[in-house]
This record gives sequence, C-alpha cells and structure tokens, in this order.
Amino acid sequence: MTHTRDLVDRLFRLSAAGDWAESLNPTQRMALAYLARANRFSRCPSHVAEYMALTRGTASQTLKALVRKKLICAQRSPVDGRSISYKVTEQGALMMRRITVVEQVLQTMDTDFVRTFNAQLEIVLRQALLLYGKKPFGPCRSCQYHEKTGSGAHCGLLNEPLQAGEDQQICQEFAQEASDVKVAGA
Amino acid sequence: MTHTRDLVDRLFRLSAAGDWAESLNPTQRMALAYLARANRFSRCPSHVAEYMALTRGTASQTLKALVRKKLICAQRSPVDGRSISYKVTEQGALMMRRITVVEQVLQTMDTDFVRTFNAQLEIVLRQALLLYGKKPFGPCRSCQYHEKTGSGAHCGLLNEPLQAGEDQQICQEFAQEASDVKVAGA
DNA sequence: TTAAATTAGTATAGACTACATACTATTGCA
DNA sequence: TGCAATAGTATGTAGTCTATACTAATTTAA
Repeated sequence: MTHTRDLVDRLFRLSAAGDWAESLNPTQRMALAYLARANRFSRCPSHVAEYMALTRGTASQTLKALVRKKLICAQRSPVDGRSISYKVTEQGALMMRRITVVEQVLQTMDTDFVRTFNAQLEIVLRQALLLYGKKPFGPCRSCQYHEKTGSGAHCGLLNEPLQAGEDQQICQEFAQEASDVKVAGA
Repeated sequence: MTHTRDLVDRLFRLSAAGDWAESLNPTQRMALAYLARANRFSRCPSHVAEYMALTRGTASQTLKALVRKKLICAQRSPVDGRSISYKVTEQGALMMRRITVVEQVLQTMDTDFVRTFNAQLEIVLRQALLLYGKKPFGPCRSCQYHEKTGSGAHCGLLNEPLQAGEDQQICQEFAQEASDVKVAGA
C-alpha cells in the first residue's frame, strides 16, 4: 500500500501547472520538447503518439496546434507519400529554453541524489513500457544498432550514415540487448 | 541535462492512458482517489484543488462530474454555510479497487527497490511543494499535531478527537517539524 | 499485376479539462 | 455595522482525449 501512483501524479501535475505558459499547455509542451530531441527518423505524428501514449488522432491535433503557433513546421517525406515529419522552428526552440519547475527543484538538490533518482525513474519506466509492449525510445548512441565508423557513426538498422550530433538525439527505433539493461528484477 | 521531467511525464501519461476506464478519466480518477483517502477535514473542493494543483473552478467542475456519475455525494457543512464536503459512495469506492498500471508494474519489481523509489519520489515532491509554497498533505498519524491519548488519538491543531482509523487518512493540514524530514539537501 | 490488407495521417462528434474572469453567498474582523 | 476575505460556482475559450470513420499511399500476396 505505497502510493507511488499518487506521488507521480502529484509531481506531474505540479510541474504541468507551473510550466503552463502563454498558450503552451502541458501536452503541447511535451510534444514540442520531444520533437526538439528526436532525430530525423522519429518526428512523425505516429512517433509523437507512441512516445506520449496518445492516439494518432490526438497527436495529429496537437501537432496542428503547434503549427498554428508557428513553433513547428511540416515536411512531407520524399520517400513515403503518406508520411509527414515535423521540425521545430527557431521560435519553437526558444520556447524550450525556459527553465521548468522540475529543473528548478532538482537544482536545489544533491547531484548524486538526482542521478540515482533518474536512474530509478528510468528503470520503472522501462519496465512499464516492456510490460505494455511499447517502444522504449532512447538516445541513438546507446542503441544496439549504433555503429562507430572511422569518420563518424552509422545506423545498422536503417542502414544510414549518422550526421554529427545525431547520436545524441532520441530515436523511435531505439533498442537494447537484454543483457545491457540494468534490472531491478522480481 | 538529465531528463527527469520527461521521465515523470512519460510515466504519468502511460499510467493515465492505461487506467482510463469506463468514463473515468485521469483527473476524475485522481480526485476520487484523493477523496477516498482524505479525512473529514480535507474533502472540500478547495482541498482537492490544492492537492491536484488545479484552480478551484476546475476542481469544482470535476467534482460535479463525479457527482453526476454517483461516485461521490455532497454534504453541506453545518458549521460554515459556504463550505461543501464530498463523500465517496460505495459505487465510488468500488471503482478504486481496480488495480492500476503503476501497481501492476511495481508488482513485478523488487520490494526494496520500490521502497527506495517511493522514498525518493516523496523527497522530490516535498521539495517541490516547499519551493512553490504549497501544502504538503500527508497522513494524520505522522503529523506534528497528532497526539496519542489514552483511548485513541487527538488533533492538536483542530482540537478534535480522532476516530478509529482516521489517523491513516490524508489531512490537508498536515505539517511536520523540519527536523523530522529526511533531507537530500544541496 | 491486380486486388486485398496494412499503414499513415486526418476529420469529426462528444465529454471533459483547464485557464481566466466575474459573480454570489457567507463569514470574519475592525 | 460595514468591508475585506473566503468558499464555491458560472461562463467563455482553447484544447485534450476517445472513438469512429474516412482518404490516400504502400505493401503483400494471389
């Protein structure tokens, strides 16, 4: 009878309420933040939907709201005629510079504490995603398909060369071998 | 550049989407869960609003939605003509029995891990509430005003005798002396 | 190689959250 | 007694969110 759910809810709502700003609501902010961190293979409505645990319809609507506000812009795929990718505008990037409630709180706390807190959150989230059969998403560089080449890096899954800095971004195809994952097993 | 906020958001949204059920949305569920755990001094719209980081208007509307669904019922205060208190109905209590996503996930994990995870969540939340000048809310029995008497217990702040089991409930007046709080200071 | 199934994205209706603002009613205080 | 503070509600606007139904492009398989 611990109330983990309750604690997560309260933390979320406190930060959501505190960061609600000039016509940028929590959902829009999260979608924008995601797009700002996602690589070029991961900026479609369906990716946003999966990342945020939304239906495609809702994700589509929220993205349209962000386009109206000129914080992102749409780019049709030259390869797949159905696919659309969104790119964060300069104005949108500027929005993400603002310091958030959670950042502000963690700044007042011990660095080691924050590190372990993050690690634990990651473990719980990963387990939840696993249990519900959702994609984990994660940074390209820690992915099992990430390959270092002489000059730079390469994605072994999509068979595409990676540009500088791209390995820091989030990929919707992210995967890790089971042995690489820190476990807090039953 | 850790993404704590992002992890909290994703965990929240995953559980919110997963627990969305038969016309009980995440906000309604949380309000209902709060009322089910709150003591008789803490079941007013303003308390729900503060606990959930909502405006009073929004809390009021959500409570009305729960009344429409017969999951809670209103009781006017005999003492203060402005005040209204909500009580969870049997039907409402039944709704809370359902196992949630977070519970399901944590069941698959190590008990000690869950314990420390909870403790850390509590520390972060408490710090956030402190920084933003919000009431902490908390279990009556751990409150600085909680007094054990011969037969039972007593609230030193409201100067009221406590009934059996009430010390397990959440109180909106909850307070702790600084020295009692586990700190993860800067 | 054409038809069927899948996938990507959108449109819409309905219920509701969430804000801000403005309002009523009651209570407390000076 | 009168004025400020408090508790709760109503309303307007924007937008989330689900479910359902739809178009268009692509893949698969007969």
